[in-house]
Amino acid sequence: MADIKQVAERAGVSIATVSHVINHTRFVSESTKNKVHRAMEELDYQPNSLARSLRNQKTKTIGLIVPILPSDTSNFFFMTIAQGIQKALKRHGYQVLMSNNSTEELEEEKEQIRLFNSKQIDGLIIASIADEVSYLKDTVRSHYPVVFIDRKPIGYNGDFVLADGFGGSLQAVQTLIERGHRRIGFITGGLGISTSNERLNGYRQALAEHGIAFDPSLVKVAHSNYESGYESAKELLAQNEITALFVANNVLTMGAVGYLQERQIRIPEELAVIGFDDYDWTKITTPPLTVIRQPSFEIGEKAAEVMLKRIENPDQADFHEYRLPTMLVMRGSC
Amino acid sequence: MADIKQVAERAGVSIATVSHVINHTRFVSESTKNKVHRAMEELDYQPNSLARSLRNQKTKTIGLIVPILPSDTSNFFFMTIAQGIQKALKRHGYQVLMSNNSTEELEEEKEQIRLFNSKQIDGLIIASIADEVSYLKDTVRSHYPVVFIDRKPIGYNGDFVLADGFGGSLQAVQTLIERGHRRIGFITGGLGISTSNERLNGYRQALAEHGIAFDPSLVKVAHSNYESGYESAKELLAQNEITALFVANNVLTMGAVGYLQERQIRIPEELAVIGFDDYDWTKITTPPLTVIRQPSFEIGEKAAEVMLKRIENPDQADFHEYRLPTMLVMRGSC
DNA sequence: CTGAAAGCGCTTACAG
DNA sequence: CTGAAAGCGCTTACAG
Repeated sequence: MADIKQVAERAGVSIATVSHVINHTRFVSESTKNKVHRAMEELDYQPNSLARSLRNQKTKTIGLIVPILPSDTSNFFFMTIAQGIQKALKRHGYQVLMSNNSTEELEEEKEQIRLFNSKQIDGLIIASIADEVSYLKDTVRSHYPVVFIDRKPIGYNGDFVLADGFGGSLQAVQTLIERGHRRIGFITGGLGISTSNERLNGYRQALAEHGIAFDPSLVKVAHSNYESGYESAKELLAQNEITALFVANNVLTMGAVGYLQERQIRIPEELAVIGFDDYDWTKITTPPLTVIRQPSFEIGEKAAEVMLKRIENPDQADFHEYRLPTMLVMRGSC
Repeated sequence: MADIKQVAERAGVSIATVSHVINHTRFVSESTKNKVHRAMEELDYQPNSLARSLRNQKTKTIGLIVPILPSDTSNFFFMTIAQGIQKALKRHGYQVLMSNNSTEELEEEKEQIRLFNSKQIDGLIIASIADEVSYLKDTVRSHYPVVFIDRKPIGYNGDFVLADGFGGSLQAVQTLIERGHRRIGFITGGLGISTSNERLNGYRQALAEHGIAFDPSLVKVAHSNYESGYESAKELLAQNEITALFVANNVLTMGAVGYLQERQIRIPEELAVIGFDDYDWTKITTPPLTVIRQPSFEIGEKAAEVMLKRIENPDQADFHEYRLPTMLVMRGSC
């Protein structure tokens, strides 16, 4: 691999000059500029970014930690966010170093951050699995900004970019109520994590607005996997006379729909259904599924944008919470 | 951020000694070892991997280029491969730098490789969009090994890790024939790329084995997107009396199923269907879909393994092609 | 208009 | 058993 020294030699100039023409960082005469460019071409020179980063003390790299589980369904959401982040950062010459915390274990999350630290990232975007992240004080030590996405943990100062899960849930349940439903089943992921809590609150709020009493037996809290969604739907239908079902999580939606289709329950005649997250497959169920769409790509873009601002302006302490609106996508299931 | 110098000072030893205790690279007495460990703890020292890589001339980083399109369906396959790669490399202390060529444009692929070069990757795993990759001679210049996955381009020496698309396709069509079908529609992605070619060959081979004449009008070559799958199914059904359909690509499968469910065509009574790739959503269509499963995770693991071997043993020139078997997953659609 | 040299944080041959 | 010093490939203050 050619290095800057070889380029300098071939061009008959100093390495300082080569560096300056690469970075446009001081005036260089046209003629020497040309010589340098020619030399770079001929040697197919690529600057070594390790050396550059070491010297500059910045890597133009943002670490991204998301929990992408083995289940392919759950991948969509964070993958789409990741694409949004990548696209926005690329425009500014930043790279993303993505790490997948597939175990959902806190220790691995910490380990991953340490690894990022040793790689000298300029910032961290994280969907933390922890609801309490004061441990970041030790690992991050404010060396770089942190932007939290999707979930809202406490205990560390950073920005948040989140979907309006409350509003989405509210709208879904309002819609069902307006269609005449009174006994509405609700399946959600584990409480304690902010997204689930907010969605449950939206459900309760919609009921309250319409004077419908909250019935805890209509709520199933499930683990975020297919089987759990399947079982929850099963139990809900066995134990209660519900006419509608709102599933506030994508993997659980798939499991619940799996059960309904197996039992050949007619949707929406026997049971109206609204799911969560607008994925391609929701178009090909029978009937196509009405869902609450989360702005996942937009969350990624926004997170990147917020991060970039923080990097430009490191010592501002006014952290923000950005809420991106969800959307009801009407299809045939309600 | 604490550096090695500060650790050395605090421990009252030279930086050479600190380095050696970190890397276990020469004998250090227990007592000084302890002093060093204590100092590292107290300073929460993390070695700077930029500096280390610069010095060592290796980064323990493998570049990965895959085409993950905006469509979420197509993501599964390469995401799963990526997870396989990541898992296998992690065990050996390697990181993966993933880059998503979402435009499917060759120029972007080249650009991405250049970027990887400047980051000094130790190896490249790539699902190239090009069928002819002699341009890699210029960009890679044999500085590091290249492993090709999924597709099989020509023009550059490297290993290949591929699914047995021919065998999978053969088995699917054989299965349909054995169930009595004679007029079997076939939808595939653009020919020219190796995977599509192989799958078409499998289709033809199965027909030939059973003495069924190949009818080109039963074959639709489509772009790899939902709409194209939808349209292909539509045309195929309008123009021909087919009793079975084999869709040799996951996104196209979704589009085709979308059309069939919209038209309320009864599966398998009116039309037997076999799709491609075993995703979660294939379980919840009506009826659940019979598919050819590709060993995507295993492709990733294998690619990583092959890469690691190449890195250990750089100047061996016996490149291999690894074919991983597909599997027929029987469900209700045929 | 351009160069010589220090230094980013490591590893490792050389020396004792 | 351990240290002093060179060097990985860059950038940038200093100097002219």
